[in-house]
Amino acid sequence: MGRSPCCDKLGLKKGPWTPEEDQKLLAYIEEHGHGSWRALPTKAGLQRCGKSCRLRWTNYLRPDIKRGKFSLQEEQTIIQLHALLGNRWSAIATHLPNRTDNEIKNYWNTHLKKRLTKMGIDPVTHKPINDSILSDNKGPSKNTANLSHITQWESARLEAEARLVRQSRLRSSSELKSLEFPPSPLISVSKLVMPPTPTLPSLDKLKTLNDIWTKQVSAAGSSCGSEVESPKSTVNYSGTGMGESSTSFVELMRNSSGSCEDGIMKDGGEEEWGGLRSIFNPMDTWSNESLRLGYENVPVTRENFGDKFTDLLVNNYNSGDWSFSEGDGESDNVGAETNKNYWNSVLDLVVTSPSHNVIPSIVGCQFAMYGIKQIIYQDSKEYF
DNA sequence: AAACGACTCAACCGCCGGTGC
DNA sequence: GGCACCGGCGGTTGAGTCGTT
Repeated sequence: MGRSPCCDKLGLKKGPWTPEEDQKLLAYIEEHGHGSWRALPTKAGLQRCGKSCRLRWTNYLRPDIKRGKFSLQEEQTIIQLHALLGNRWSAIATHLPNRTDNEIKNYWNTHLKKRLTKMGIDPVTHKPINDSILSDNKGPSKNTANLSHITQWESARLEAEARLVRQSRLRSSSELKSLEFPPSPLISVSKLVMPPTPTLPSLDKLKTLNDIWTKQVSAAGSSCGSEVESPKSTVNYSGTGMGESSTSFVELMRNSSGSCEDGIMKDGGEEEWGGLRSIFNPMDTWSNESLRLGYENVPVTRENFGDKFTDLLVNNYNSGDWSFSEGDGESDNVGAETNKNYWNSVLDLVVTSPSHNVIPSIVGCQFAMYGIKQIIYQDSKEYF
């Protein structure tokens, strides 16, 4: 039994807004801010439901909305973010300053989706259509898995940013009376809400971590069954010197403290967490001492962490086998090439685009690592 | 000029998660 | 825990516009 729609009340107007209505709404918000949307229509003298007012304001009347044609750069950004996030328009919109999620969604549906389809790219999976068919039969390839892992990092980051942007907007909405909008959410996220920068463990430490992780997967698997299985991460780290794993580290950590909390850790758990303890500084910073990442023997610092991690991702990606058929490697060279080029473009933009100078990968890595660190720390502090 | 189909996009709808009681 | 309320999100619709014949 759901709630009745807010516009069900008799006498409430629906359909296109008139200039007079716009004026009323604008004038009211300018003077009082929007406050409660439900109460707003009555106070503003509008025969509309609050939801309709909110929509009109957020999608049309807000003074910071940019209208008109999407630039090439914006198009690319949408495509690439869609590849990472799917139809999460509000998250995508946080990275296109002054564009609304509705506008982006419309533009995707009317232009970009068709264009990708014409190019032979599946707009849902962002893979060449032929490849989608192949991988349906053969399961995810190693390369797809690598990308999927990169996607997970970016996705986690973007989610975190979107969340912070929402919170920041909520906070700022109370100051709306002056109609002074906060700076681009991206900038505010990067500059204001950035958590303390963690640094990343070296590869050998990651290897150790991964071993522990793998052990925990089997331990958790035996006692928790399918609950610890991640549908997402199937990455093989052999190219970076890491072992194999089939479960997202984050999810594992969540699950190991959540659904499996009573028991599995007792069985050898102390030892495993002892291993973790040697990797992570029990204080609020990561041990800096042996943090090295990538192929150069250059210490990773707070300042260069993002670049280093990006290097790792990109090097791994560049050195990988980009044939998308696991078998003879000959059968789909064209498709593989197309795919590689496409993903080259995706990664290039996401990792290096100047238009994303406010969301560079360093931010993503920082968010992702910060999140993981928090989870590890929260879940394990009793062991430290 | 009229008819028709394709396209666009503002607006609506239903659902969901968060919050407070 | 259950309920109501609220805001937000993504999918869908349909009136208006545009292009073609």
